[in-house]
Amino acid sequence: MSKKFKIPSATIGRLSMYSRYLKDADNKGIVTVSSRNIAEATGVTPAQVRKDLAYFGEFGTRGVGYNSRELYNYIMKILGLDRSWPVAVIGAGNLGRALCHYKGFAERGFNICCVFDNDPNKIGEKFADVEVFPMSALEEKVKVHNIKLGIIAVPASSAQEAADNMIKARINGIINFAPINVIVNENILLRRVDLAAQLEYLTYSLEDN
Amino acid sequence: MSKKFKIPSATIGRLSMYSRYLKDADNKGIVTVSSRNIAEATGVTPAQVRKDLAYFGEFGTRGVGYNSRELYNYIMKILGLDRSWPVAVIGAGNLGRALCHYKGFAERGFNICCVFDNDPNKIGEKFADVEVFPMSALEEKVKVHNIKLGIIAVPASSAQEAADNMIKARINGIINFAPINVIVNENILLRRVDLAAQLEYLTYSLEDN
DNA sequence: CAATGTGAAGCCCTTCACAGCG
DNA sequence: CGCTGTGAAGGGCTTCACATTG
Repeated sequence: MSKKFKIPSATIGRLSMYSRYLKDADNKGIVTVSSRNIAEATGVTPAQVRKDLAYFGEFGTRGVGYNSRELYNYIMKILGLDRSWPVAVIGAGNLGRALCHYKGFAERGFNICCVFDNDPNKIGEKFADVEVFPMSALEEKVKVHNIKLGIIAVPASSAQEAADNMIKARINGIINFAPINVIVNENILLRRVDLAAQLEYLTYSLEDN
Repeated sequence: MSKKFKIPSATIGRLSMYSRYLKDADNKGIVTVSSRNIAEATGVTPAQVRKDLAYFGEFGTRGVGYNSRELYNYIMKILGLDRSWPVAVIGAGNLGRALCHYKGFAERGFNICCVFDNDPNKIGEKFADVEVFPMSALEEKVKVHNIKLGIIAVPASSAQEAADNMIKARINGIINFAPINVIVNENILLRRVDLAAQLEYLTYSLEDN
């Protein structure tokens, strides 16, 4: 049952891209797509597409391809996106605000339902219908909304504390936007998104070439 | 001279983490650090740290370790961060605004110097000293500020156009925040940052485990 | 016959283990 | 003696090539 027979994490990222293309194709009335179609739209190879899908089952018809809508539904199910997920954001700064307004989350079923901050001046503010609460309210809100996912949008100096608080409140999947290595127990899922490091990859490549 | 004797892109991301730790260590007066110190602070293995550094030279002293400040300077040089980089943002929505306010860029030498948007209502607005210009001004601003880096912060439907415009203006390193595969000529550096996909990796892992 | 599904090959990155050196 | 630097081993992901099947 458990999915722990080793699926590359890169595969999961690609499934996300495939699903967007499939939704688009379905919306355009394209009933059947081939691995080549998917590959060209998402910038990977056809073999990669088939391999990725094969981890989860046989979704296609040989000689034909895949049914856009069906494959879309399968992938969304695989990704756990056949339902909506409430999300907590820690940090009511500019990044926290932008995340609350970001439409790309709602499109995929992520519902940022509260923001938390220690700054008394920010408590009660609203970012696109999302209210800012004091950190002390985290545990209760997590329970009430059954929140499993959290986003760290505080400076590096407070990131570990933010993570600790989320874990204490029983959040078990965390995205960390702070440029620091946050340490968590191994049963907690943690992903780091380092915005500056993305630009640094570009400057590294542009330098002296 | 060219760095094209294959350095893993993951190495570049780790160098970024190492450099932050080294700066911190240096600020705390720690003169010498070992690969183990760096590894523990950044969540990798000591062997990985040494291997990463070995791609670029011999920076340490056997039996001792690395000089924090020197290694920091070496890495910043490798990453091209021994100078400041002007950056253009396309899209004056919430994401564009947040990126302009994000302090993590300035800390690493990235200076967002203008934002571009087609919405007449937004032209002339200011996001933390960064002025919003019409898209038509892109080419001139790129020339004046010698901008090499751009960030796509528009919806998926306009992302390809934004990329094309940047390339026409001679920007050659692009970060794409839109959840779509933008196609560019192979001499253009492109990195995709998919915020929703990060959360999706978590939901995938939380599902059914 | 066309496109999927898949073992095998290939490649790239990480880890290991130890030689090298201050 | 301790920690770096590194060839070799290992592991995991991608690509290949073709058997399979509707």
